[in-house]
Amino acid sequence: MTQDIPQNIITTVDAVILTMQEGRLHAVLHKRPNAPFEGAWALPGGFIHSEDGSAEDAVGRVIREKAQASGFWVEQLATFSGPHRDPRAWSVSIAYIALVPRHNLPDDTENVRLFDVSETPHLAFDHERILQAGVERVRGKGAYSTLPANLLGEEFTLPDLQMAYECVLGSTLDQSSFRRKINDLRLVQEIPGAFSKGGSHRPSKLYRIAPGAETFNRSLGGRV
Amino acid sequence: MTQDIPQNIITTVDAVILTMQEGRLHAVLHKRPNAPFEGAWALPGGFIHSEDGSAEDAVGRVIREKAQASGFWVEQLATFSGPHRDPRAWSVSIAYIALVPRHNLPDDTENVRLFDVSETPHLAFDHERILQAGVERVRGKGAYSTLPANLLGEEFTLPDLQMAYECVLGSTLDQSSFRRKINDLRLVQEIPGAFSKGGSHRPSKLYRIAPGAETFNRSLGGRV
DNA sequence: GGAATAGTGTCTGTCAGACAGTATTGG
DNA sequence: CCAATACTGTCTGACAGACACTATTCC
Repeated sequence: MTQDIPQNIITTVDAVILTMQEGRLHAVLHKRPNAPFEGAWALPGGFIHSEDGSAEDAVGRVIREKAQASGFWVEQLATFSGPHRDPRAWSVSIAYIALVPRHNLPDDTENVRLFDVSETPHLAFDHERILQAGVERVRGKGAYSTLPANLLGEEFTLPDLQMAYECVLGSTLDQSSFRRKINDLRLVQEIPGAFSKGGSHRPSKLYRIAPGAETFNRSLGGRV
Repeated sequence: MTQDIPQNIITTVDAVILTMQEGRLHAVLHKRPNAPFEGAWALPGGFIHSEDGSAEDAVGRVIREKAQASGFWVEQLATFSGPHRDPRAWSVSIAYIALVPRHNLPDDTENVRLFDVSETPHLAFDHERILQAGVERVRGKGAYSTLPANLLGEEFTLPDLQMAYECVLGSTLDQSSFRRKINDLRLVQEIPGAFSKGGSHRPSKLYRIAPGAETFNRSLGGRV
């Protein structure tokens, strides 16, 4: 079958960009400067360009340019499609999740802001559905993977790591069980002699993610 | 931003169609009748049409028409994209997994055949990668969901169900643990008075999936 | 009764959660 | 010393895997 007739399908990427602020999960949203949905909040997104090497390249470009983020982790979420989700044409949006340490994002501006994921405004297109799917994926995967560590920078303390997990899972974890699990799975490496500072209390040791640690053997936390 | 320039991106769907034959996972492959890759085996797939209500609709059409399957379960796998995966143009393939009971598929023909997933031929495009991702997803999800039940028809016995799980997970399960788990989770409903027949041994009771049973609380099987 | 498969009961090691206790900092 | 947070040890209940046992069919 040769396809001579162009399909006239709009092909875009959209990003659910999540970070941790004040111990809660926040999403980066962008106020649309143009039609359609001019002035509405939306997920950062854009068209795939012919120069892009893949949709993943395209979404990386969008995250860097529209959200001004750096040092993020990205994973494909799902693809949303249909004749009516964009008023201009039959459209496909390949949606991604990105996790970014808070300090790799700029401060809020008029048109790009962080929103607590449980207090988001109405969004353009079907972006509310995409955001919801993204948060669900992150919460689900947080229980059995190192995903929440991507909310932290290179070096972190175990209390930091626990907070990232609690933030993603939306529940508190027992400190002792958490540490036992992290230790058993050889998830992190101690940075010898490095300690956190500030605060009138015992300082905590600094760690980094162990090379090759990606998935847990068993669940961590949350009674599911 | 208004997009007047057509993107010239080919947008297709492809299906990893899996079934259980002789206790092993098999995939439906299709011999391509036309260029590109004429004569090569490939995943059943096709272009999205403007009449389709979504990519999921499109893949349903493809599965029914190219694989002649009915009564299948389908879930989105991932989207593959890039300038070179299809020699004709920058292309996007939205890939799906389908699970079909063997009796809802026709017998092998010259151009549509079942292949044991561990003995597949070389495939067109990047379809080997897609198939591999599909099998990995199914194996991973089989451990904590009712996914393997989709390899069976409406009514099945517990030995049938256990075989479906073993087939998906690629390992044997302890009968007692398996039944305890299935029972604890209220995963299935007994069909009162219905028994399997044939075979000179004790007949087994027939069950169907309980309404609303989709996900396990804990892992089932495999030491992971 | 025997072969074959369906289905049940019980023991045991492992592990997550709870919680109490110890350690180390600044003030 | 106290406050605050970091970190550790131990008990206990729940549960998966192992495996032996019973049940029911056809021959």
